[in-house]
Amino acid sequence: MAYVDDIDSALVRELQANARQTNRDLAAAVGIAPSTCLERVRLLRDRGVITGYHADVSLTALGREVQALLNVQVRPLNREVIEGFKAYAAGLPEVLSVFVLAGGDDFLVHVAVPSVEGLHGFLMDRFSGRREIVGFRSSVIYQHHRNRVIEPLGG
Amino acid sequence: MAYVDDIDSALVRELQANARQTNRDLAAAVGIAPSTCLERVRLLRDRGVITGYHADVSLTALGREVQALLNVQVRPLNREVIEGFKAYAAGLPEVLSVFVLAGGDDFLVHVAVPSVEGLHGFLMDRFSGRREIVGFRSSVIYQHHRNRVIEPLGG
DNA sequence: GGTGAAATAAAATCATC
DNA sequence: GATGATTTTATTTCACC
Repeated sequence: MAYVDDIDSALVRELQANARQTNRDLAAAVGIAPSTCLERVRLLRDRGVITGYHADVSLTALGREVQALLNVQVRPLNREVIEGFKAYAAGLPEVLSVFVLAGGDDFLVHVAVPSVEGLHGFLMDRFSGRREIVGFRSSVIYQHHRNRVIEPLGG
Repeated sequence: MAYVDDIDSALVRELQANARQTNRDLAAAVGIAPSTCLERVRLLRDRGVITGYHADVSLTALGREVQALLNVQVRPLNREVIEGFKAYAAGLPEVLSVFVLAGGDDFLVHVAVPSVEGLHGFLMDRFSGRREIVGFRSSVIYQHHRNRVIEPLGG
C-alpha cells in the first residue's frame, strides 16, 4: 500500500469528485500552496495512486437506456478460454465492464444497450454463437449507484 | 437521446480517455479551433451529455486489494425497503457500486476491502444485523476490466 | 456555428527558506 | 518538503467571417 498522508488523501478525494478544478482551487481546498499542490499531484500520478482522469457521460444521452448484468458460464475452465472470453467481451461496444469471478458463475458482464430489444439482439448476435459459453442468465438493472469517491479505509 | 454530431462524439471520446488534456490539445485532436472546442465542451456539459470529470485511483494503492460482488435478497419487496437498503449500502465506505435488479436477486453490491478477512468482517458487521436481508451470496473478483470510453452505438 | 487575435488567468519553474 | 515571485503557457472573450 502506497504511503498516502492526510494531504494526499484530501487531494485524491477532491480529484475524484472533480478532476477539472484548477490547481489553485485544489490547493485552496486542501490548504497548501499551489506549487506544493502541483508537485503532490504529480507524485500521486507517478506513484500510481492516481491512474487517470476521465469524463463521465450520460448513457441515456448516448441513447443507451437499458442496462443489464449477464452471468456467464464458460467451459472448459482453462486460462485460454477465460482470457479469450474476457478479451472478446471487453472489446464489444455494448460492454461497460467485465468481471472474472471465483465460485459458481465465471463472468459477470455489465452492458448498456438502447432498448430491451437491443439486449435480446446483443445476446443472440454476440453470445449465442460462442462455443465456450455453456449458459447465461441476464438481469435488467433498474437502478445503478456508483460511488465516485473512494478513500483508504480507516484503520 | 441528445443530438451528438461527429465532432461532439470525438470530443466525448477524447475526454473519457483523458479529461485533463488542455483545450488546445483537445481542439487539435478533433480538428477544430480552441475557441470552438471550448464552446462545444461547455454545451456538452450543459446538455447533460458529459456529467462530470473524475480522477481514477488504484484500489491497490489505497490498500483495498480484495474486491467482491455480493448478491443480496431483501424482503419485503416494497419501495421503502428497497430504497432503504440501497441508501444504506451506497453510504458504506467499502462499497463501490450498488445495482438494483429485476428478477431473482434484488441487489448486486460491488465492494473493495483490504483482505479476505476484511470481506468476512464486512459481511458480519454490515450485513448480518440487517433484518431486511434474507440471503446473500458473495463472489470474489479475480479480475475486473472496465471500458472507460463509452460511445453511441452505431446505427 | 466557426475563427483568430487580444486580454485574462493559470501552470510551471526555481531560488530561497 | 514547502513557499512565493517570475516566466511560460493556456483559457476565455469577442469582433468578424
